Amino acid sequence: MFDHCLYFNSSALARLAEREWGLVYAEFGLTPPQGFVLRVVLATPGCLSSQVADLLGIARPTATRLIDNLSDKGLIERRQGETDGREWRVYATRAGKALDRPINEASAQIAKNLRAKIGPELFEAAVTSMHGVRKALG
Amino acid sequence: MFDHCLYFNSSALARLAEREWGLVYAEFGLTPPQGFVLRVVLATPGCLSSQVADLLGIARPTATRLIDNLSDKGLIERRQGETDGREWRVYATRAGKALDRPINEASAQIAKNLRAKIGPELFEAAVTSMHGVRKALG
DNA sequence: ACCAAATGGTTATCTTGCTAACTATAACGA
DNA sequence: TCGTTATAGTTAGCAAGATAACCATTTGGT
Repeated sequence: MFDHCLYFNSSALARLAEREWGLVYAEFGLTPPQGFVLRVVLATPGCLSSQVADLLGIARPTATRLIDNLSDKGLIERRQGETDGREWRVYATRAGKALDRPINEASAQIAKNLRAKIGPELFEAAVTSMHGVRKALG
Repeated sequence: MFDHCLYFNSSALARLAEREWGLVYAEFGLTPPQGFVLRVVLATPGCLSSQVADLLGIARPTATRLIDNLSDKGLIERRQGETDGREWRVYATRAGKALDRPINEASAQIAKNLRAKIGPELFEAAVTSMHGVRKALG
């Protein structure tokens, strides 16, 4: 009924994708959004919460809460900026760093499996076109 | 950083799309999910809440709540099935039916505008590939 | 006829997303 | 210098998504 609707298709696909990632990230005790924030922090130590929000395309308060969650789990920590006291830089803890390899390898494995299940051409077409639409809208 | 990730791209695109539809549906006092449930009920009078959930790709409890919302607004109503008392069929009220034309025309207009903004080829490629991926995963 | 399984739906609870409004710090202009 | 503006971040409150567990009704086998 809404087969040609951009909103419907993107929302429904996002829910399916979240389920796939969720099954795997649950092994790390993380939800997909938490896992992606951790991966950003691991890849860019000292990043600001606003940078996390921008990179993931979420609102700043949402990033605040996800960073809170990961802090509570002891995976990351905030440190106040030395030159600018408004900034709170985020770093992975030892426990957080221990997840770097496993979570990134698990993520690559999900992508590989889905690519095989969906078919390489369709997978590429979907990712490329969604990226393009985001750029056109953003 | 996650440019080739299916989860990231579909989630981020879904948030952008929800914002676009939300701006327009707000004129009807509805959120996009509420609007889409109303459109399903208008198109298929007497449908069951489980059918709404299936059609929209959401969980049944989510459909229950959206139908509650629309009932509270006086746009739809439940009637217990006559032959099977477990079923609660959903119908649009007079007020709900009054929104049929306007909300469907507004929806077509959003699609038209986005199609122009994004470019017809990219728009089609995105919708078609997302639909294909959903079928492959579902 | 009756009890167990199946079916349709709801309730409870949690996470994530948003916007609006707020605090704290820094930068700037008269 | 001092008050205004700008920036980084958080808090509060709501909507929507999920799962797990629960009612209510029907079906069906013995």
